[in-house]
Amino acid sequence: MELEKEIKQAYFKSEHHKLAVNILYTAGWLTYNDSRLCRDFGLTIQQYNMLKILKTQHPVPATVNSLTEQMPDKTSNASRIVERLYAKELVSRSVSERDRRSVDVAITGKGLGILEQLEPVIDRSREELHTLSSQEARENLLGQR
Amino acid sequence: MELEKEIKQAYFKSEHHKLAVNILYTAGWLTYNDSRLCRDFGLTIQQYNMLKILKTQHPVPATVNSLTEQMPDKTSNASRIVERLYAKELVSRSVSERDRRSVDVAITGKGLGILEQLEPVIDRSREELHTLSSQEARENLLGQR
DNA sequence: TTTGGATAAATGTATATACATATATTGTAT
DNA sequence: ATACAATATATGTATATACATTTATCCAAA
Repeated sequence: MELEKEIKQAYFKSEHHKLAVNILYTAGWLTYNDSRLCRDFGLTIQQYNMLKILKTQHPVPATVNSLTEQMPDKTSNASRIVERLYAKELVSRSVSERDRRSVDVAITGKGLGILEQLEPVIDRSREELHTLSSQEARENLLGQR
Repeated sequence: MELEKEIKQAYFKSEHHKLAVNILYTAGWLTYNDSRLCRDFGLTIQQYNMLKILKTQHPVPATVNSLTEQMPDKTSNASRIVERLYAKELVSRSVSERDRRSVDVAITGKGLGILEQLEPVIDRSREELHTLSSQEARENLLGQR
C-alpha cells in the first residue's frame, strides 16, 4: 500500500502521533469508499448502518433510543435518519404500544432488498481495500510499516 | 486497551473486516477527543487543521486552492472554513495581486496565539490516548490484538 | 392523586461533508 | 482582438455531527 506516501506530513513528533495520523487517514479513505458504494443505492453510510442494525433484529422492531445506542457514532441523530429511511420506505415507524414515548422502527422488505445487494458490495470492498494478507491485516495497520 | 470490548460486533466476517471496523472505531474516538479539545478554544478540527497549515507557511499566505489541497479531507469546503476563521479574526483574507481569482489567506497573531495554546494540548493527548509503548504504537493498531 | 423528575423523541442551530452549479478572472487558440 | 476553455472561489442543497432545548409521556414519591 502506498497510503503513507499520500500523507503530506514529512515527519512526526512521535510514534503515537504518526499512528494517529495514519489511523485518521485510513479511516477517511475507508469512509470515502463506503460512501461511494452506498451512494449507488441512494443511501448514506449512516443510513446503511441503521438498516444493518434493523436487519439483525428483524422482524423485531427497534426503538429510536436503541438505534442510537447501537449506531457506530453514538451522537448521531437517529430520529432524523429514521425519518429519511421512512421517506424512502425502507423502514416502518409506529408509536410503541407499551410506551407511547417510544417509536418502534422496523426494516421493510424494500429495505431488506437493498441490503441484500449492498452488503456484499461493502464486504467485498473490505477485501479489495489493500493487498495485505489476513495475517498482516490482523497484526498491522495499513501503511504502517 | 479495552477499545475492542466497546465494539458491539461479536464476530467479524474476515480479518480485513475486523481491521476496518477497528480503524473506523479508533478514528471516531480520536476525532471525538480532538473535537472536544478544539472546542475549548472555540474551534472545530477542520478550523484547527487549516490554522496549522497556515502556521507552517507563515507569513507567506496560502490561496484557498492550496488550502483545499493540503487539508486532510480534500473535499472539505475551504472557502467556508476560511470565512469562519476570518469572522473570528484568526486569518486575514485578501484578493491576490497576481491573480484576482485567487484569495490570499494568512494566519493572524491572534490565530498564532490560539495555536500556541492548543497544539501542545492536542499533541499531549496523542500520547495519553493509550498505554502502548512507542514500539507497539508503530507496529500495532489500537485494540487490534 | 398529584407533582416533579426521568425518559424518549423531535426539533433547532452552527458547522461540516459531498457534490453540483454559478461567477469572475485568466489564458489560449483562432 | 475575441471567443472559449480552464481555473479560483463562492454558493446552493441534502445530509450528517454535536449539542441544547422542547414536548410528550411515564414513573415514583409525597
